[in-house]
Amino acid sequence: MSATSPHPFSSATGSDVRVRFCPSPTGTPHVGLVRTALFNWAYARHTGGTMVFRIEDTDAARDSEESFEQIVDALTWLGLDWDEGVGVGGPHAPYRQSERYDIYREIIQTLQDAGHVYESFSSAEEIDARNEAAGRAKQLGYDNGDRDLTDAQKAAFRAEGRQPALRLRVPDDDLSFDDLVRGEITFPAGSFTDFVIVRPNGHPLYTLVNPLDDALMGITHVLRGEDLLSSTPRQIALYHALIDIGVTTFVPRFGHLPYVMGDGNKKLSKRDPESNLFHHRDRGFIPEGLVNYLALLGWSLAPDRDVFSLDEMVAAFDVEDVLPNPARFDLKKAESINGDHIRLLAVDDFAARMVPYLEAAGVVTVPLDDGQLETLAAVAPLVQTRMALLGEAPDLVGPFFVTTEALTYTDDALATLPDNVGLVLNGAINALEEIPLSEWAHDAIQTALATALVDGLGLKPRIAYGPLRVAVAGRKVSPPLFESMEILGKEETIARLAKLVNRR
RNA sequence: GGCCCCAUCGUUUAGCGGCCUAGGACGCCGCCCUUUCACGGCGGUAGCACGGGUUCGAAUCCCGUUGGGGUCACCA
Repeated sequence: MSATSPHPFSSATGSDVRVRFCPSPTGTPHVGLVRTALFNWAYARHTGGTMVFRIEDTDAARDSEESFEQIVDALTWLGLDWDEGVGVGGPHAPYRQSERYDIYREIIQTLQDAGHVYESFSSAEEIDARNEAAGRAKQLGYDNGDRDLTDAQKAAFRAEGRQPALRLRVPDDDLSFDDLVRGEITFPAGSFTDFVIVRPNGHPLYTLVNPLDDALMGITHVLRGEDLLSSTPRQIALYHALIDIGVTTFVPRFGHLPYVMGDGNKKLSKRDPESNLFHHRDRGFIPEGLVNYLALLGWSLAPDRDVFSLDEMVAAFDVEDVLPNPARFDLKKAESINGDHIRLLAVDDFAARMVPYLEAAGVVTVPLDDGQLETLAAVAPLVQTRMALLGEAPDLVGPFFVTTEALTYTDDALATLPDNVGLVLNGAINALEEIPLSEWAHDAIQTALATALVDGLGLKPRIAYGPLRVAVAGRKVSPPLFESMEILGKEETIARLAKLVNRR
């Protein structure tokens, strides 16, 4: 092996592009993780290449099946599919690393035989001690001290009962690569040292299996988080060794995506609820809206458009257009984008999407009965422009699903009632009684009420209709009043007005 | 601390040497529409971190400074 030989980077384009999404199933899906999946997916779809979905479950202590299922749930919900990988199979199966140990074992042996990997007996404590003795900062880490152990030295360590970890011998040269989002990046020789790829007990580590599987699976473009940037030179060194032993013939291109930040100047933490994809789903983000917002974190479709579909993103997306600087997750903007997408939905689709939220809030029965379905369909167009999140549905449409007896009033609504509320309500009741059942519709209702209250009693519309709104919905804000009355029906409407009169 | 990355309105983004007295969106503030709240429409607020170069000309290229962030595991 020659440490100075050129690294043949992938030149794949179009349908030859192969990207992968390879989470480790620890914890609940993070929006940053999802954004990485989205950009990989969009690049694959844009180029006509292949999206591979692999699971990196080599950490038995932290991985869980539940987390794996959540990741699949998240991708499915967002509409990010894959061509090869877990669940769909493919030519490089299996796609769960926990099922690939036999493959790793064989390659580790080959790497060792070729001299790319050597046995290292130093413990962390010994490395620290050596650094201290040499006057080097402890943070400098491993000093490549075990590179040239003699057979006698190794035998001596074994005699003490010690087992070696395996380290990759990295080249003593500068290492450069052309990052797809950041451009040329160079790490000086000595800034990365020989690293452990296999534990003394034979367990292969991420440092080996991640690049190795990428090589085995022919991945051409590695699009991942910026946190992995500093490990790239080591991975390229490993690729170098893999090329040497014939596992692959090229090094993939790398693109390091910027962080998704939270409040302050910190990377959005796993502990922050805003980082949890399902938290947003529970609050009523729809996939169209969330995915659109996530795409905006580091990328943009056009100078004057923020709202777009996944299809439009696919048509336009290129990793090279991704901005290198970190972006803050701005919930306000995310909700606004989501509201735009809610308004873009066909009404019946919108109505259907409210159902799970209404069910969860106990506003409707599970499943909905025919009457509820009918009410929902009637109310949907009235509330579609009034929501940024589907989670607002129960509050907004709830009054249509309760009986008059069960209707409650919010304090701020009651506070708006004027002294003459009885006069207004009774005037309204009398006017509405005059409307024949067959003519019960919002325009007739409006005419009747305007005549009686605005013209008749000389009230300002605001004063006249405020109490009626409180009577009908129990709150200050509601869908349009006359339309609400139409949907409620004459009997129910008058009963609600009467209820508020009697309350006093 | 070593190494690496980043730097346009409060936030996000357009800008890839002259189209920029810097554009859009969210937020915020007005006004209009209006039965409340929304939606929609109109208008406003606010930014090229700093210093050197290069150039006829720099937000755009180069260097430095400052400020942020990441990474230095036998986790991934």
